[in-house]
Amino acid sequence: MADVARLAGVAISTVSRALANPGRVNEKTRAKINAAARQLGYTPNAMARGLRVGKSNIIMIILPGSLYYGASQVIPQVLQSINKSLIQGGYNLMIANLDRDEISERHILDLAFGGSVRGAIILSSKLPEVDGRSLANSGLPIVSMLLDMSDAGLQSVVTNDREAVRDVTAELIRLGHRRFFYLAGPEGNYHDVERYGGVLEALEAAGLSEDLVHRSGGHLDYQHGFDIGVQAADDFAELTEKPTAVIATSDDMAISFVSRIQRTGLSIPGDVSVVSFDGSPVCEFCSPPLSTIKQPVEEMGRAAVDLLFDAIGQRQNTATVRTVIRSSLILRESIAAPKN
Amino acid sequence: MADVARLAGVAISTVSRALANPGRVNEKTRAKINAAARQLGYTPNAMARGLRVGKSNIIMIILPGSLYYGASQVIPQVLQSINKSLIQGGYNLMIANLDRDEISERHILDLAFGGSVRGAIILSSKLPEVDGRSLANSGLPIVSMLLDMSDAGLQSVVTNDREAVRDVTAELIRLGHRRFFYLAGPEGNYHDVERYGGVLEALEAAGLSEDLVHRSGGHLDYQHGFDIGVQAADDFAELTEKPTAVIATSDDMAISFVSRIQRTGLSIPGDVSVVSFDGSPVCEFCSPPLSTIKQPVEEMGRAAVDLLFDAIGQRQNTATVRTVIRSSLILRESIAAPKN
DNA sequence: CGGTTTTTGGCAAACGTTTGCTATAAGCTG
DNA sequence: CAGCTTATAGCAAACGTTTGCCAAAAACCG
Repeated sequence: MADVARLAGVAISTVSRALANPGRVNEKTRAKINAAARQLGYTPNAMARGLRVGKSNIIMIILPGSLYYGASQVIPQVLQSINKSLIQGGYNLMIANLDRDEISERHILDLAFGGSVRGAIILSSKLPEVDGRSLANSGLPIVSMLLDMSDAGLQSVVTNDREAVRDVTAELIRLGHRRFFYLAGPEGNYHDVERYGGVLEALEAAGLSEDLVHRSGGHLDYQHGFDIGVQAADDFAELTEKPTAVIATSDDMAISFVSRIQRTGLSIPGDVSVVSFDGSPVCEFCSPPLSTIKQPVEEMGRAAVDLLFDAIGQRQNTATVRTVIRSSLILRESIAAPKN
Repeated sequence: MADVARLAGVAISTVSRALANPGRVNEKTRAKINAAARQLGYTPNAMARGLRVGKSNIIMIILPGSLYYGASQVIPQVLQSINKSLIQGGYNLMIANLDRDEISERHILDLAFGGSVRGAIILSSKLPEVDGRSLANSGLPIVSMLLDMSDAGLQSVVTNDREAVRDVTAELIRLGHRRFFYLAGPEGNYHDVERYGGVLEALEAAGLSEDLVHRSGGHLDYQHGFDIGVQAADDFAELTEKPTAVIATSDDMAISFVSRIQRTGLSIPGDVSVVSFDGSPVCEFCSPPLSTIKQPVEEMGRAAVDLLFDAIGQRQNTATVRTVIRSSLILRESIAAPKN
């Protein structure tokens, strides 16, 4: 920096001001300084700046260690959209994986308390906490995405899962379906609660009994979505009175489920209608093309980043704690009226 | 840190030594120091350390901005495996997206030259370079993954694309196929060159003419893999003499291609055999299940990190510049002998 | 041209570590 | 207990910025 100052013929403090907060220096000298910096190939040292200012410009995203269940399909898009928004605000994105072991928790806490990161976006249902240090009271702005953690006081960006599932279930009922097969992810998980709740609400609204829906899957939370679908197909095969409509909580499990039951001679949507969750692009090219509830992940990513920026900007944590972004049903050929 | 020292009854320098390089301090006092640190909820400031030591503990992964083509399916696995390996070595993973605009290039260069990162893993074919600053001469250890950039002097971790495609093409020839349809990604891309080269090699080895293979796709590099497959299906429909075997350079395009040509009444593998590249889990559940050449991405990720660690450890850049990890063909029902 | 505002220069402290140095203390050996 | 090795204390410099302060210079105004 001293070199740049010398070459530009200005003081070192002026260089700093020109590069960091562009307001406080004359436009003409700023141009001169930039030219000098470019000529010398100078780039300010981020760590020195961070140390002095007391803030980093890194945001960490906390991914569940086993992102297999469902989420895997949408992760790249989430990452892309979040990173894009962050960069526009001058921030960088760091990845942190939260496994079920203490090591990864400790690692995340080190990041948080060591001043490495300025905020976090969390896609996991559990806040790391060990040895009295907890992410919750790290003082870091945190926003949760996909999962509603407003109970824990976290700004949350979610879709209207319950409502979406309720609507699609209602539509299936309207078409004449009366026996349902619900393909669950990890049991008790926010998504499971909401989505299954949506199914039940629709049944109730139609004056139907909860017994009409058979739950399958959801025993393990580290399972690959495809595996869940395969197991569920076995489960389905055992049923004497076959359900005519399947509601799956992720595209992955729907895809493998469909593949397996087609092999047993059943046809979609002739014998069974299927709808799932996520909106993976691949659904369009399945046979038959799968109906799916599309999660607007790009939009959610942007919203999460905006909330984070708000939280960083002001010391007060804002009141609104839950942002709902509407998902949309993509209707394809996998849904029809039941046979008779 | 001073507080910790006071509580533990030792000097501040001893605390530093105990926490940073554990060798130089007595085990007993180290335990005392750790206890004090835990009690006080103390975590060393990473930026201060980084500044003093002159090195960061962050590795950046440079992803192509449009990771749509093909790669999208494997990115989460790549990220997971790389991050896991990095953390074991005490490093963190930062994401950088390399788009075709100057902004993103500049951004990456700022990261590199600003001392923010200690090394890079690059999954893009182009090294950012602007204003005389180039990633190549940033002094940073860099390893390329998926793409062979050993020409540019970069350690590269790749699969044996050419060989794998050659083998599977030879197998198709053996089955009796004589007309081929090659579904290309971005033209001139390393993968395209290698894979197409593999096709040609197999033809030549069998004494067949290059004219037997029809190329499709590969005009744009920002296309979603699925779109390429859709377009290629239109392309395919126009051909008077239909090829009997399709070799696709990513699973995505194979999936959408298959979906579309099945709709025109053709059957797989009856009328057309299909094989593709990537090894996405979803292939198993397509109808028919797709044969695919599986890229061992976890293994590649580990290898890339190991190479990076080697490069960080020593000042000399090691001689070997290309690491090949063998891919494996997963044979499924989408391949059969041609009809007559 | 005197007075006022804006911009810059120069200085120095601060951010929280690490690390080389010397000196002291502690522990061990015979 | 002398002589040796090992561990720690205490000090201070350094890493590369930012930023508050005040003075100096420049620009602007009427």
